[in-house]
Amino acid sequence: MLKEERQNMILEIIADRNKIRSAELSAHLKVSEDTIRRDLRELAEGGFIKKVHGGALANPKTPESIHRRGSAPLAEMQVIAEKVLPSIKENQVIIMDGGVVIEHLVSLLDPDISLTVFTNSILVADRLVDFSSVEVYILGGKIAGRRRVSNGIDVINMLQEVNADLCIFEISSIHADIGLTGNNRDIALTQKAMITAANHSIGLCLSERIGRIQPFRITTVNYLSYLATEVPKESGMLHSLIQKGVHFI
Amino acid sequence: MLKEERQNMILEIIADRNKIRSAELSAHLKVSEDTIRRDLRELAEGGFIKKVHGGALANPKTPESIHRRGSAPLAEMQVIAEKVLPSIKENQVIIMDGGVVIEHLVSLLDPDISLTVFTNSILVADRLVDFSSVEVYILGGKIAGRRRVSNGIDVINMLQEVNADLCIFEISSIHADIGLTGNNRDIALTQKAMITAANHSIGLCLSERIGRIQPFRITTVNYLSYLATEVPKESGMLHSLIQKGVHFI
DNA sequence: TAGAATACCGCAAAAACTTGCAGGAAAATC
DNA sequence: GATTTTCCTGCAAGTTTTTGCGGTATTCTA
Repeated sequence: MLKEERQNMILEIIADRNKIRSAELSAHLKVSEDTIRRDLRELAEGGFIKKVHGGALANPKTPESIHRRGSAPLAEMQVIAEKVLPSIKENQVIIMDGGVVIEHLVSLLDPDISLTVFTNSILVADRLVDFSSVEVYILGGKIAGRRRVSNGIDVINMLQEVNADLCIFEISSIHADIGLTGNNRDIALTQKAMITAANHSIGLCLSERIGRIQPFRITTVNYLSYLATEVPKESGMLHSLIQKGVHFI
Repeated sequence: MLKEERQNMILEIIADRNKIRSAELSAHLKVSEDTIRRDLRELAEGGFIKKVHGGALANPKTPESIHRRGSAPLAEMQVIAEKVLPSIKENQVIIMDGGVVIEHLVSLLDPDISLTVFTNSILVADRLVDFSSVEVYILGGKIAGRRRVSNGIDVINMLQEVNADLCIFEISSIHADIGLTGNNRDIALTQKAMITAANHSIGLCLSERIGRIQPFRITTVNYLSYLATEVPKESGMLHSLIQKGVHFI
């Protein structure tokens, strides 16, 4: 296993669990603790995690530091959220995934808007409850990790009975030929069910995730009504997606 | 447990309750009082808390504006939560309702306890996710008002497939002859389903709610395994309940 | 003011960390 | 394709951190 690969795995584990001990990583990744410590030190020097005696913690400042990027991703998320905002119209029934961009999107909503929202995110639900004209349904199921979203069969069951106008979700990886993919089977199946239960779907996607392929398939790109990303439509990296007929907001 | 992790927990507890004694922290976090004192000293040096003889206080100059939960738990709630705490045992499957007392109960749990919890409360779920050995399932459904619990048919459906050891819930009203009642039909039906889905049930009940009758029946008192209230068992107001065979913690 | 609770200090053991080094793998260069 | 250079990894020795405990000092409370 390559060093970079290993360090990315460490980052993902920490992003999911918020903390990790060096000994656990050593056992899990099958390298010596010395190597783990060196990795942690490098990652900490890059500002991606906080190294502590015995292991490491997630960085308090950059919550979504799964992907190694120097610049703060906040600006990009802001751009995406603002692009999607006009698509949310009065009296719609909307399925919402969790994630930082969607949480931000919720905070931009008109406080008096009237909606029905199904969400698997505790944080999104928690925020939406305070909107007086929004009916909030939480999708039941097992809550996985730090993202605080429910996944799996219970969510899928509950979605069987839903016919929504719109599904808004965050894309983990998208590739013009392979389609949407994720690195967790339950989450992938859940997202698929969410997309299926709505007439239209908008995928929110940081540009760094475009072109990436992960193990678990969700759907092909033609099931996506619109894709929202922070780079302009004319950008070269979107070319292959446009050829496949993907629409952009 | 990592040192920084422990210190973060201390900070959370202090943010929640405004004060804490070293002995309590020592018992709760399973480290010696010396270690707690060292932690408190470090946190105080960093300006995060104020260390005092016997424990620590929240920092006076940082008015905790971020935390929604301002109100310290009332003394009665504290008493009830402490009474119920020993009933929660390792590896149980527990159904938990929402409510202030139950939220407080969760904060008293051993951070390393291993449990499976089904809850309809967003706030309870949110807190439990941080316990590394607790599997959390959120019961899906429509979220009602500011209590942030889901109710209704979806919750009941999901509970059909659950066989729990214990159900912990907050009693709205209890009367020796009429039984448990509530003032909302959906909530009443939901609580009934929760009690039914567990082998044993513990009702948490502020004494002011004893003897009260509300419109919607939940069950009779004999479906209740134990009742926890802040008044001592010998108190006269519990007499009629004891006659009906209700057990007290 | 006495007794109890709490805090501090120093010590020792265990765990974790750092550093230098050497063998081997990967990349670059010729 | 061969050789050089750089990088990566595990090991061992020495250092630092963390923690609990016993003993003593300080503070609180009745």
